[in-house]
Amino acid sequence: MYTETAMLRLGAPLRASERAYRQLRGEILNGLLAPGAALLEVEQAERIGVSRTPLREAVARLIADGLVVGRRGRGFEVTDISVDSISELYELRQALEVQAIRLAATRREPAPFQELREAFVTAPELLDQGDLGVHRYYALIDEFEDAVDAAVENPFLVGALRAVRTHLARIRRLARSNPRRLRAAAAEHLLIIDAIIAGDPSLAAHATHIHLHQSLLSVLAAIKEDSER
Amino acid sequence: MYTETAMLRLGAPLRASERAYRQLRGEILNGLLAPGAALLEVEQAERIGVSRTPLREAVARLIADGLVVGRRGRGFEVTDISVDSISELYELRQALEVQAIRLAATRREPAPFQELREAFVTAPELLDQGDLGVHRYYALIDEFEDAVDAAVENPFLVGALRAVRTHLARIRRLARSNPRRLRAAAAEHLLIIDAIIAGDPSLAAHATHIHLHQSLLSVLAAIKEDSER
DNA sequence: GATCACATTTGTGTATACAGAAACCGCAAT
DNA sequence: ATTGCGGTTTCTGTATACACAAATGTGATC
Repeated sequence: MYTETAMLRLGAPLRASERAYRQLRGEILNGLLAPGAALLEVEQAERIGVSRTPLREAVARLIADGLVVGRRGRGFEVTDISVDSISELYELRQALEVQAIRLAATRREPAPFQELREAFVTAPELLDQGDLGVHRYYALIDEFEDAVDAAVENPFLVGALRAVRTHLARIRRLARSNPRRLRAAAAEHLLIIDAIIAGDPSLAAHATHIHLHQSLLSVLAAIKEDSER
Repeated sequence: MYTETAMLRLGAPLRASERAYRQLRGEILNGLLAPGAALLEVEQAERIGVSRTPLREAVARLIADGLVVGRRGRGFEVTDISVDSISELYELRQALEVQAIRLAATRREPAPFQELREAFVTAPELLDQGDLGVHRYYALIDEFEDAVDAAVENPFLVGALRAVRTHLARIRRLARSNPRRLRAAAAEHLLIIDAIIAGDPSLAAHATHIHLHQSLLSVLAAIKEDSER
């Protein structure tokens, strides 16, 4: 049935279960599969074009990620995002990021953060360049997170952070940040990066604390605004 | 993260995948399946008495738990525990527990912690009563953790903590604590409990920080001692 | 005796068949 | 109109068969 030429390590040797996982995960993260959406094994297997076995494996991973919950007897459904759950997620996020930043400030190689610093200085200009600029800005944040992860050198901590970021991606979708907030966030990031470069864990931790506090306020405000409209 | 409670009525026969998961997990945690042990699907499926499909589901969950890693091409193996990984785990643990304790001190209902306090006061006596006493002591710690989890009321945070505790169980096995350390730990717990009762998040957090610091030192010392013998 | 080609074995990834349980529907009885 | 009951349908959980890849063994050839 599967006459794909050899398992090319780089190309498209994705297993069916992997394809199913990525597709479902992507659809959940970008909101195509809305919270509460009920999904059935056969239905989804058919839609994605894999059989039930790999689909079940994919769903098991999504459940482990906390993106999906099994329903008694009747398939599974996409977890929903309540305002309470956002605050709860941020309580976890704060603990993890503060610790990560603290360790990064202790262990970092300054060079990559110097580069990031220069990029973040130009971030406000970036944010004047419309959608493309905003996209570039988010890419910058990703780079920053990668640099922190690399500096932390702790698979447990980085793994936990990655799980949190998965949920954050969904939250960002339903609470689009406004440009003013993004500009403020860029300044906050700059402060954090400076603290990391300076090798000052305590300053970096506190700057992160504040950044996340503001971030949560902004998200909650955006959601409240949306729901009142 | 499975919600098996909803799925399984009391006494109902466990699903094969659930049986396989619990058995393998138990065997890994108590060291029966040693770190590095190579496991093959067919072999394990036969041994446990389930077919390959549920076994694969069980293994997928173990991989998500971080207890098992897939090997390139050839089966899977139990993750090993290096000294480095213990320190790394404690870096994550510290972030989570400090946050949890902080929140618990803020949100707690004092009553259950008052009860725990009384129990912990008698802990030193317990530790003079041999193996049974030690066992009772560990049960007390579990109660404390449950009380904290309940007070925290944050599924994300509690979930992350549970994952950490899974790995701690393995570490405890290979670094048996001595009675002196346990007595000191009991005193540290008492301090934490008092801070929670007093509703003093900062004091509780710092007491936790110190407790975990001592705990890590003790674990590392015990391992060093073992490896030198 | 060494090396290469090829067959055999072993093991994973996937599809599918089958059984049992839960939800659904219609009908009857109150 | 509502509730209780049985048959039907649908869906999951499990076993198993098959395909393909990797590792291993074996024999022929030099």
